Amino acid sequence: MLGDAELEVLKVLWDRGPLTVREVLGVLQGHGRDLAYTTVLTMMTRLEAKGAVASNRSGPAYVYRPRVSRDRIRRDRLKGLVEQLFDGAPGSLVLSLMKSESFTPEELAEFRGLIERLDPARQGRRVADDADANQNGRGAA
Amino acid sequence: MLGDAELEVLKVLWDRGPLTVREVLGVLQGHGRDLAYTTVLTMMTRLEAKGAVASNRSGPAYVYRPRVSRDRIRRDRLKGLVEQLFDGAPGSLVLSLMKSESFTPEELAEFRGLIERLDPARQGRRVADDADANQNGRGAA
DNA sequence: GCTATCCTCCGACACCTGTAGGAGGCGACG
DNA sequence: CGTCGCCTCCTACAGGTGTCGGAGGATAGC
Repeated sequence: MLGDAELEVLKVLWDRGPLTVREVLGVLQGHGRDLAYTTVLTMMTRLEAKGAVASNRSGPAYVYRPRVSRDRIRRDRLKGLVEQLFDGAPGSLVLSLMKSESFTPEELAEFRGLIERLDPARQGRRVADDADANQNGRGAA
Repeated sequence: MLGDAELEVLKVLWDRGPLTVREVLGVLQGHGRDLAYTTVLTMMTRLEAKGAVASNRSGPAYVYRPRVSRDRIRRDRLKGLVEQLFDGAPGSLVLSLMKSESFTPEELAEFRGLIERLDPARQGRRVADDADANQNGRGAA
C-alpha cells in the first residue's frame, strides 16, 4: 500500500515528530535525497489520503504527524511477507533469517530470553502479549 | 522488482516444477484465481524478461522453469525489509516478530537449537547477560 | 481442404507511485 | 502599494504492474 518514497517521509515523521513539508524536505535533503518541495508535498498529501498521517494548520503551514506507528507498519509488512513467501509460518521466516544472517552474541542472548518467555513448555507462563503503540499511537480523528 | 501476481506465478513453478502457461493457469484457477490465459502468459513473459524463469519449447508450447530459487527471493525480501524498516538490524526484525507472533513449542525448540549453533559465546563460555536459562535442552548438531 | 483449437505475439489500458511545474493566496517589507 | 517569499492546490507525466483482446500461425479432426 505505501510506496517506498511515502515510507521515507513517514519515517522522518516517526523519527522527528510533527513536521511541516519544508522541514521534512530539509531532513530528506540532509540524507542526501534531492527532491522538489512539491514532491514531498505530494507524498504527504497522499499519506494523509491514505490515513497514514494527519495534519493541522499551525501558523503559515500545515504540520503533519504520523497516525500509524512504526510498529504497526513493521508488523503488517512482516505479516505480509510471511503470508506471501513463508506459507503463513512465521517460524519459517525466522529460520530462514537465522540461517542466512549472523547475529551478535547479544542478539542471540536476547532471542534466547524471548524464547524462554514464549515457550509454554518451559514454564507454565503466558506469552507476554505486545506492548503496543509506543510513540505516536492513534490520535483523535 | 517482482510484483505480486508475478510472484504467484513463480510460486506455482516452484511448487510444481516446469510447466506450460496453460498448466500454470490451471493451477491458479484451482486456487480460486480467475485469470485470462493471456494474463498468465504476460506474467511468464515478463518473468523471463527479468531473468526469473527460463523456457524452452517442448512440443506445442513453451515449458517454463524457475531460474531463481524460492530461498533466494525469501532472503532478498527479508533483507529489503530489514533495511527498509528495521534499521538494517535483522535482530530487530526477529524481536518484532517474536513479540507479535505465537510459535509452537516445536518451532521454539528449533530456534533454540539454531541459536545454540550460532552463538560462539555459547561454546564453553557463559554469556554475561544471561542469568538463568541453562537447563540444557540441547543436543543439536 | 476447412474449421475448431491451442499457442504466441503485439498492443492496449487502467491504476499506482515517484517526481515535478505552474498558478494563485497571503503575509512581510521596502 | 508593489514585490518577494513561502504555502497549498491542481495538473501532468513517465515507468511499473495487473489484466486482457485480437491477430496470426500451427495442428488435429471432420
